[in-house]
Amino acid sequence: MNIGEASERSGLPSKTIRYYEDIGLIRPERGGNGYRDYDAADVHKLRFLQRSRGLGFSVEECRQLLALYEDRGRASADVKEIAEIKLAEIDRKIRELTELRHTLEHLVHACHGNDRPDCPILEELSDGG
Amino acid sequence: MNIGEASERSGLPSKTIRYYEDIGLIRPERGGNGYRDYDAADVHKLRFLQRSRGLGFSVEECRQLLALYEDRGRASADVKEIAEIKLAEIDRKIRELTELRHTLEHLVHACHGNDRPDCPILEELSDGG
DNA sequence: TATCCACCTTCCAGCAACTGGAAGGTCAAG
DNA sequence: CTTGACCTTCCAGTTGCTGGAAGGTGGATA
Repeated sequence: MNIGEASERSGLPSKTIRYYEDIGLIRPERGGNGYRDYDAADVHKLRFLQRSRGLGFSVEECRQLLALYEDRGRASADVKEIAEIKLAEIDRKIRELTELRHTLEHLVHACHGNDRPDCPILEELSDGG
Repeated sequence: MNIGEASERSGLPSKTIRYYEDIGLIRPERGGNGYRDYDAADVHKLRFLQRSRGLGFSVEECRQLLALYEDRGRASADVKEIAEIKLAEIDRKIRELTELRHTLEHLVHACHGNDRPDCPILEELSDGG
């Protein structure tokens, strides 16, 4: 498929997809007309990148994560170690998001009535984690 | 406290803290010597920024989130609406991270033995959400 | 066959969010 | 009164895109 369809399916702008190729994250085939040609696996990787970038992983971290998938089946000690580090990071992010969610909900529901002029939400928020 | 201590307490580099001041996210006092002087509330905000940036919120989104906290007690319809949009985003991020975690764990534990040369983790990953 | 239009290509410039380094001021300790 | 660890501003560089120009491709239509 062309880049436009890959863009639609992955949720990434075409510009970004080309950029990811520039920096070596994906390597689509090329058709006789010079157009990039993406297959299902490419789209999977792109969706993966779209997500993990949106979750605060750097491009280099995404490269590591992608490498984990490409090394699937081989699972060397190295790969396993990286995976475990990433798992810990993901857990931390989930924990932080859950706290953030809690705080925000508290703000919306409990501090609504202007009856607590000095509600200590900021402290709650920043002391956790 | 000086910027060094604020940096240590918030987990943000001093450079980043100065940058956040440049773009108007925080406004610390200044001592007679010209040094920035941070109080506990400033550190709370910085920790908050450190977290929410790391969770994939843009600086502009962080600005909105911070505004929610500063508008606490006032809770206008606007503020509530933004809060609810952010809550939905947070929920989505939590969901995505949970899926990512599941996939990664699956990779580490189930696909370890090299006995499945074509394990479909990538598909699982990218079809979800 | 011409031409339209939506797609694709490369290249280059700009923006967002930092990050590093130079050049210099401040301050507590020895 | 100097040393060293802090702080200041300013300016340049990096990362990760993002927009736009200039031009080629390809299917539909007059």
